[in-house]
Amino acid sequence: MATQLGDKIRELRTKQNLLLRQVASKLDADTSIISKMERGERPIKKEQIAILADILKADKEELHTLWLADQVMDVIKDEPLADEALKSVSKKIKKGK
Amino acid sequence: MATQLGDKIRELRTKQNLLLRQVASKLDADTSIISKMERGERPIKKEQIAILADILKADKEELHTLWLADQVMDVIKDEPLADEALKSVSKKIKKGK
DNA sequence: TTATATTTGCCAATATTTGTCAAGACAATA
DNA sequence: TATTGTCTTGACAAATATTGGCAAATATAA
Repeated sequence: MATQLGDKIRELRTKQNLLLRQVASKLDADTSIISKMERGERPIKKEQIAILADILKADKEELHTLWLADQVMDVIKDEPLADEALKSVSKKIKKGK
Repeated sequence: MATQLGDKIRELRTKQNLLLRQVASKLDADTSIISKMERGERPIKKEQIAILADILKADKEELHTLWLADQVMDVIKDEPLADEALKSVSKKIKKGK
């Protein structure tokens, strides 16, 4: 249920002593939404990543990579054939497209 | 838009001279749906993979792997950071979970 | 306790997905 | 040409899923 990006966001936020409310206002969302995002209960929108990186002074690419990894995880979790599928995808994207 | 599984299904079906209608009846779906599945225009349900493997005398695991790879592809296509994200996911699933 | 911060459950609005159907395209055959 | 069979396309409403936000519940701290 937990996500890599959610965990990272929470870590960054608490280390900087920011309240949910402060992040929420910049993201134009209810605190409950942010709370759920951090705990992986609600998805984080792709467009919100850059804003979060700004607020939390984090690297956009790093957060975006975590977000992507979460998306992939969501698809392959509990899939016995995940490994094989991932290999095939990696091969495929390496050759142009 | 095209999918690996869709392409494979069509290849198997045509090589065995089966009509969309015949596959459709076994899958309990309209022919138009099967047509779209084969061309990647409609998603193929996970539970339909085993049935398709039966009809087309194909290996269930092989089809399922193609299906999974399609799901992953859908997530990472057009993502510059795909490679990095995939690596991180592979690492993560290799260690237990 | 009181005050503040976070979490949880629920709802209705919105968005997405779904199956179904009819019409269209296309090729082969008469 | 007209007919037949197969496949494709687009549109539609019904079913499903997702969404944001509220307010109550729960934690945390002083």
